[in-house]
Amino acid sequence: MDLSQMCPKYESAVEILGKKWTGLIVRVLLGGPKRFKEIKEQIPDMSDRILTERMKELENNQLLKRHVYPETPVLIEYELTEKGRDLEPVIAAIQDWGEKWMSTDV
Amino acid sequence: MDLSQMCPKYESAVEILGKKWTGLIVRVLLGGPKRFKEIKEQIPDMSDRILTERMKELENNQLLKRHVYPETPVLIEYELTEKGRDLEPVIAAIQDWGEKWMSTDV
DNA sequence: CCGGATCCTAATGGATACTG
DNA sequence: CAGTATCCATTAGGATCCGG
Repeated sequence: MDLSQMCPKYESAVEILGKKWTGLIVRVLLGGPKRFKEIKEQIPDMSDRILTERMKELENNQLLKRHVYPETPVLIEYELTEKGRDLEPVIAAIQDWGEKWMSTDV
Repeated sequence: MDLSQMCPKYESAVEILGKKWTGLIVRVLLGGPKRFKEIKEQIPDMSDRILTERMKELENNQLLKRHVYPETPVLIEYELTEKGRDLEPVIAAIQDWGEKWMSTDV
């Protein structure tokens, strides 16, 4: 009868998803591979530092892959892994709930 | 093209769900109305202070109702509202994703 | 039984300036 | 372009003791 012991994976998942901007970043990447700048443009309120931090976390957690194309200037793209793309229904569920229940005045 | 402006409800929802223990508390309450002590027993790693804090947040966000029965000693029960019960599919989605992708060694 | 009050530490995240 | 580095304010959350 110890839920915290029984559901460590739930809390682990929340640790990733619960961080600010993470869901939005994944959303952007669900639209296909994107560059740092493209993500920034779609989420302008997020600072460079935070975006960098989130990208590293997402890469460490294998939610995305970082591709480096050694052109000039260098081209770097971020692409969701299967694990990352698999978040789509989760994000959709949160989104639906938010749309249904959260008031707009925030 | 500004996701942070377009999806305020998503982030608002995450602000609630993203906090530690919140999902587990809702899970416990999905099993029916519970008392403070009953919740504690199912999530022993959580401190009293945090549980109190979460319960207030959940009440303020109308995810649960607090019922006070003036017996001796006083009996207090917490019950999910429709808004709270509606989190079930969201929590299930997170849980499924966690089960599928998170490693056990945490 | 159901918390409240207080204290303290670590984590989070925003702003800004700078770099290969 | 794609980040680093630094600084700082806020928040999260654990421990402990107190009270109706």
